[in-house]
Amino acid sequence: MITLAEENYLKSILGIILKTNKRASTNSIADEICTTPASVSDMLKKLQQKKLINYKKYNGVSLSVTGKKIAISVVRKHRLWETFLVKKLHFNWEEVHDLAEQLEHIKSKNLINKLDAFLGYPKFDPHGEPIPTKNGELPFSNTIPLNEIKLKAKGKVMGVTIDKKSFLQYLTKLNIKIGTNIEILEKISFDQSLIIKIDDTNTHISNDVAKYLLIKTK
Amino acid sequence: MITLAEENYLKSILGIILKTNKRASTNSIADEICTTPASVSDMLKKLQQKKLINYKKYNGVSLSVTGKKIAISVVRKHRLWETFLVKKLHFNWEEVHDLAEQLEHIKSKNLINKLDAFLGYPKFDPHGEPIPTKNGELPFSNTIPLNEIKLKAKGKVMGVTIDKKSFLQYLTKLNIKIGTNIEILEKISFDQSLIIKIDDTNTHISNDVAKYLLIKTK
DNA sequence: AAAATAATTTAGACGTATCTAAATTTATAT
DNA sequence: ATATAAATTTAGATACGTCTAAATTATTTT
Repeated sequence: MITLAEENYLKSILGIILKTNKRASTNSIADEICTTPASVSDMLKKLQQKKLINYKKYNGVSLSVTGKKIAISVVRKHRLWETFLVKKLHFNWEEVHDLAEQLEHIKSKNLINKLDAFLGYPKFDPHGEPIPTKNGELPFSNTIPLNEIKLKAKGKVMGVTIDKKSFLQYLTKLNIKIGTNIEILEKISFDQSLIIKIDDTNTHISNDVAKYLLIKTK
Repeated sequence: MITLAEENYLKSILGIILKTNKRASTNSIADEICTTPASVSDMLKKLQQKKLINYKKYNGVSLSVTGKKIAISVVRKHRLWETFLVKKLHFNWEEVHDLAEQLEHIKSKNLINKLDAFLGYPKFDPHGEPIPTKNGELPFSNTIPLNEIKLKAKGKVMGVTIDKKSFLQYLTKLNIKIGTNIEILEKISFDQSLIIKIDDTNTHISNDVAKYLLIKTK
């Protein structure tokens, strides 16, 4: 039996591995989960014992096949519930993260697939992130972060890679949402900030914001 | 902060009090929750300390105003989620109890009211039980258990008072569901079993089954 | 009303998940 | 290559929720 805490660890480890393409370190996991490195160490031992991760002391972790399967299923549940909350219950995209953090732990062979059908088998969640399939495949998105796009390029916002409330609210204020057209007018080399055109208005955004915006260039 | 276990205790205590019109005893709670009386004793101390119940040693418990409010809100969530599962995701009524046991603990000021609206403010859940209102009122149903109805009376099944899977599956087999018309043809005094007419077929059911069926007589 | 039985509580223990503080290992800098 | 800093692990503690076995209190029986 897998516990709620274990599911959260696996999900975070998957996120870190996908973001960095490296084994997840103890500290990076602690940051992600907002806990102490000591707690992470404790938990890694348990996950190792359950053969959900490959753990070498002082050398971070990777996911075992089973561990990855579980992590992806949690991500699938998270993103389908977010889709439900926005599409059917009319929540804003800023509001759904915390709720989905709870709902993703509901255990049922059946429920999530029925929810999937009810929503019409969506491919992306309200933040533009791909929804893993029933078979555990995590689709790859052909997008790149806004801060990596070359000058003068034009593109469309396809998603965001964090769903912190403050970030999403800031985007709303900037009039940026999924589908918004963006053009890079200028790159400030001093701080890597960007001057961009959003739908017809020029705006200045920091590199810290740009790196979390996924763009498909034309 | 109220925990999942505490919510389950409060819900069970409310159920026992409504069923018996008495203070809930330690053993009755242990039966309901499927745990030991010792565990119940432990928990009652905690609930007392949080002022959610009125507990006198060796004398059972009643709910405080706050405790009752919480218990009713859990019941509201349980019944709305069951309604969602049956109405929107097309689960059978036998299947939804265990899922609702999980979903009822999702914490959100907002979610359950949006779900309520999405479902069209239903008054009864799929088992015919009344859904508590947003304001914490638990509507009273003007029905009585089938085993308390007098001979030759006719009525309609309005609900069931347990949602154990085996019970609901048996009802399905008997062709009994919400809305089914029933007439009491004979009462067997030896074991209080009943011979009843269901839609046009005569059937023999035990008192143990009859007592969980809520009937509105004509 | 005393004895037997049933209900309830206490004592002591365990597993999960977390923490702080201290010890250890690895990486970095001079 | 050695000293310092950073990352990680261990040791020892706490809170929650549960358990069994033993002790206590309440209820029934005779």
